[in-house]
Amino acid sequence: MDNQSTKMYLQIVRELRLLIQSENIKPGGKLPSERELVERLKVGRSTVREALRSLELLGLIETKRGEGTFLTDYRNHKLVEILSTFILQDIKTINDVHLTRQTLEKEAIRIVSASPNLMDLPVWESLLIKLEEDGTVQREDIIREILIVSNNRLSLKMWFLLKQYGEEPYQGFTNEDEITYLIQLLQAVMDGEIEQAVEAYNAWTNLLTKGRENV
Amino acid sequence: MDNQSTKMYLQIVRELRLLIQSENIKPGGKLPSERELVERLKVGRSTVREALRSLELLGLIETKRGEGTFLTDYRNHKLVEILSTFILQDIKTINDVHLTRQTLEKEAIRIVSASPNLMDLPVWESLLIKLEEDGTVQREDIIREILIVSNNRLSLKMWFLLKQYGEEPYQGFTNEDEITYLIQLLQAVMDGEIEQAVEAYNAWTNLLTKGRENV
DNA sequence: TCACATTGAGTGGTCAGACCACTTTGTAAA
DNA sequence: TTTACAAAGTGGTCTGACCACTCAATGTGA
Repeated sequence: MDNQSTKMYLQIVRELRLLIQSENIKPGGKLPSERELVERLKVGRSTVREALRSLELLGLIETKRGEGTFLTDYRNHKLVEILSTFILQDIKTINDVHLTRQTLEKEAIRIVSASPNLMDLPVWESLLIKLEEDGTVQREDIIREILIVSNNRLSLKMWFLLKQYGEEPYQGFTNEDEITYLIQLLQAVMDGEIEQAVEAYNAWTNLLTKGRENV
Repeated sequence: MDNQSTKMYLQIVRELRLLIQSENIKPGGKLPSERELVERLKVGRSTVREALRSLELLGLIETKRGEGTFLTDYRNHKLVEILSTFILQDIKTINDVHLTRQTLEKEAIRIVSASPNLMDLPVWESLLIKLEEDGTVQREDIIREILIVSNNRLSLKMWFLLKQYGEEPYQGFTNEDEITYLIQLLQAVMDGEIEQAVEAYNAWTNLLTKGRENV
């Protein structure tokens, strides 16, 4: 039918973009059904599906069996996820994963301790109290909170991924030193002492690294 | 057949990843034909194609009618095109991309300037000379070299991706200040002055950020 | 009237088979 | 040997058929 050198499914991707624009479909909104697209675009269903599957893997749309196809919130795109699984295949050293994760964590710490309105958040105080009183706070909770507050969704997403690939870097506490360092970290964050916070973080991760080596 | 909750085509994406790994297919190498995949994976051809089309849109594979399907290196432009038309309007997202990329860059700078054997590498001297004499060195060359030397392949690959995704943050030089900052950066690296290097980097990126806003 | 079960329409998920367009390769003819 | 052409292999597309799931309209019984 349309034997242009341009592949049909790419054409459909373009058409879909225009359709979304002209019909003003917003994130969360519903796209026309596959069968309707077949009629409107005059193409086969399998071709339509190739386009839709592509956009789904890109995280631009979401499909629910029995319901329909929906435009997603772009912020949650799983682009990084897919690419990571392809890229991580030939990364031999799990060490890179840890180091990269730590890079993201350190930067988040710097951002938070450098911003007066972030370091004054009540969450740090409450984490600190929990840390000192009981052991209900997990190591991961603290770092995660810092990442979230630093307000970079992409970094946060990557962090989750790296955490997953890096085989449970965080669990329960194993010794008193850890708690000491974490308290130092939190206090430095609250005081806006950037380098001090990073230093406490480094001391803490050194501890963990040693722990991993001993296993 | 396989009515798991996981969608079949995603399963195939995973299988393909394993297949590429186990058969050691390198960029430019040929993948099994669609019909062969149908037999090996025991699925319908349309399902196989959905998986392949997705990976193609991601730029991970390339198909040539009459020839076959090939693994690409991750340099493909389609990814950038598609995503930019769909997502790039989202300021917050693109900003996250830039910030995350800068996070990786800063950490690489810190690592290199903190390591005596890395900061003594002759490459810095030669980059510096080129920078001062002629304009043959691209901004990107310097940063890339630092990333490479810092020796974290995962970070490096993520950096490549973010760079593509963030639409050419680096190009030719636009003004003298840039060169000044880059010279400062390189010299600080060679001197092992970590914070000084980071400072020069920050000054430089501020320049670029302003440049972006003015467009 | 209300609560609950049933059913049917709509939708995505998958498969099989059929052509088409193109490339490569082998083979037969000049 | 060289050339021309046919065959095989590959991706591109379409059609039609089921299946699995969701949801709302419908019907039924209390």
